[in-house]
Amino acid sequence: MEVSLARYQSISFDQIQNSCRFPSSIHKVFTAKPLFSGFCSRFSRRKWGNPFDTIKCFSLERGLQPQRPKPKPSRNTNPEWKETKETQIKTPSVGLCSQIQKLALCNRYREALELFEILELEGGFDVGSSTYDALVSACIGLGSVRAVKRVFNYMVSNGFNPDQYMSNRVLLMHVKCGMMIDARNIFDEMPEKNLVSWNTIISGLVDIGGYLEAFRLFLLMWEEFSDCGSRTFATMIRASAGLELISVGKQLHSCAVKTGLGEDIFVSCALIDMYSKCGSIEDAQWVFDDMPEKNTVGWNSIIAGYALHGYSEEALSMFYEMRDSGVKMDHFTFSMIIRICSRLASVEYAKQAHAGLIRYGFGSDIVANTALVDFYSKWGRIEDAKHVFDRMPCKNTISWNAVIAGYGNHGRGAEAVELFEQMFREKMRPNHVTFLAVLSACSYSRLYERGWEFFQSMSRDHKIKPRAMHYACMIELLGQEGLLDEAFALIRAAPFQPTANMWAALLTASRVNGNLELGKFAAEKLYGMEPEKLSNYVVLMNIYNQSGRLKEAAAVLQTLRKKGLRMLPVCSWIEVNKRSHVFFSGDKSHVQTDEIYRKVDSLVHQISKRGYVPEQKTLLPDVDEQEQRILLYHSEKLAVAFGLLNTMNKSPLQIVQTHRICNDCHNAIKLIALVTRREIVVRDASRFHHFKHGNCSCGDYW
DNA sequence: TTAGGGTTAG
Repeated sequence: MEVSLARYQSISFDQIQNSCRFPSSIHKVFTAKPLFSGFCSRFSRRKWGNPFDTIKCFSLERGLQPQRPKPKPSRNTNPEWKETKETQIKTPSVGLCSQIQKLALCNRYREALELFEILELEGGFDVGSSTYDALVSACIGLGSVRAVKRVFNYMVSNGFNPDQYMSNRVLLMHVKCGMMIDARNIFDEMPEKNLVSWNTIISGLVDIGGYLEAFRLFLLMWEEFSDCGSRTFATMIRASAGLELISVGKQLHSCAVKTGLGEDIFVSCALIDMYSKCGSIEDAQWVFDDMPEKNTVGWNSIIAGYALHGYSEEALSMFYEMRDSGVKMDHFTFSMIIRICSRLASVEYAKQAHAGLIRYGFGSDIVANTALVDFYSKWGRIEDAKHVFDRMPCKNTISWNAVIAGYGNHGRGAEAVELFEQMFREKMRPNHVTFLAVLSACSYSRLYERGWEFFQSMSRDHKIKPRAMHYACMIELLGQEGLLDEAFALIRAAPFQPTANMWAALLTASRVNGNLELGKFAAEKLYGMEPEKLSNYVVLMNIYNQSGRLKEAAAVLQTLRKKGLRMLPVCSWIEVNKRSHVFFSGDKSHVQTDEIYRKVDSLVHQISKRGYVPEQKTLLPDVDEQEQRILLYHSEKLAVAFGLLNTMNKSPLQIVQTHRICNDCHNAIKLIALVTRREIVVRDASRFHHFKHGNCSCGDYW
């Protein structure tokens, strides 16, 4: 029985599983024994099913019954192609055409299109496939929708009758310039489609996130050709990564292996990416280890995988392995490494990556430079971040977002707002992240009116719907002005169910403004939404304690213990002389422990003269004396003391920590920055604190 | 014959 997908539109899932059979050629491929033992052992635990059953059923489950396109007559039926101008075709200007071709070959696309304007003005030339091919390259190179429209319009109005090759090129031109509706029309109207046509349209769909439609077309393609190459596999594996469906990715993997493409370099790279994006870094590593020849993309993919899973150290060590293996590093590699350094606060490695970026000729890469802007601003060097930003030859919305967020995080809200406005003057379109950056900047710098103005303009002028994080920023902004009723009203007015972030922002606002009733209300909401999150219990307990309701506080503590929730050890780290030094609270494992503790004591003594009094209150009511003492030696204080002991230069000390900074440490570090005249940057679990001249960029609101 | 595939930044 041949497969006819239309038959399955009204039958059940089980029926499909029982009756679906592929044409013999496909069947043979799918039922063949695994080709090599490594793969077999890896997957032997799972049922060795028909790879396409899963994909097909998965599509059908979502109501994606594949429908064949209507049969086409052999001639080109595209109505636009048929609109041939009834004019006499003139002889092409040979010199002009060859000039356009040469310019396109040298990637001088803009000039090629400028010459094309002469043809457009005169009209009526049949310039031939070679010139059209060059113009297609120019449009793709520039990614210009306007250019595509001009070229396509010229082709249609001058009666160009494309062959299979040129039809595919025209299709690709639309796909690469993001004109997917036009591309789809061209594809549907194509009289003859070959594997390249199918791959082109499917890849375009995957690019824009149309994964389900890509799978639908993939099934139709398979039905037509009973075959597909490594390109198709790579694209469909990318689609399964987009859907985060590891089961579908594994079926494609098995299928690729059975068709002899298991070790194909493109398939392997796509698999590494898919496995890591679907949460299995072990499988990604296995595919990587099995690559007969590891190329740049393979290395980049596995490094990205480790970075994605938060294994930054492992990612860095893979990077050094890559460098030692002699494989060429590219702008992807450097962009990732800079981002990893930014997360680890690893200054030395970031400097090396910055130097490598320039040495290898990627100094003007937009992604790497944006990562650098982010890195320098997180390192406390906002002027350096601005310097990199200003020197970027081209900038996109993401680059602007990075620099605006940088200024905002440093408490320089007015400059962030100025950059935001400059962005408009330079005709750059903001997105939801831009608004998050500017709202957050307004909130840090207490620019209440500007923040409110921007929040309102989001949907009114820019058609960007505020998300939960935008609401959380506004709640914070209102909280800083003491406008708790307005903050609560904003939560109630949100057109969606309030999220934990929004309640957390209201809780902070209530705590800072001393409104225990509202705080309790928000904390209880949080407690209900995230019952496994320990910090919510602690906050609620703290609120009960503060309002003198000790019985309720004790009940919360009991629930916490019954659930077996325990404090995870928190730590802070700082990089000095190319080495990261990690500290836990009360930690005495460091070789310089005695010196560090003496330094903390001396710093505490110094800042006591400026009014510092160690906090006696703790979050947990039954905390003992020893734990109370640990407060004096919290991990961030140890990291600061270590940094001051071991660095002489004026660079900011950069400390990263796994937890939120406590009130006591915040007060202490603020004064330490004042008495030592050093800038200290602390990135805690929720925000960025830039301590300078006895102040903090957060304005003591966190 | 040509053409179509995989990895980065906020």
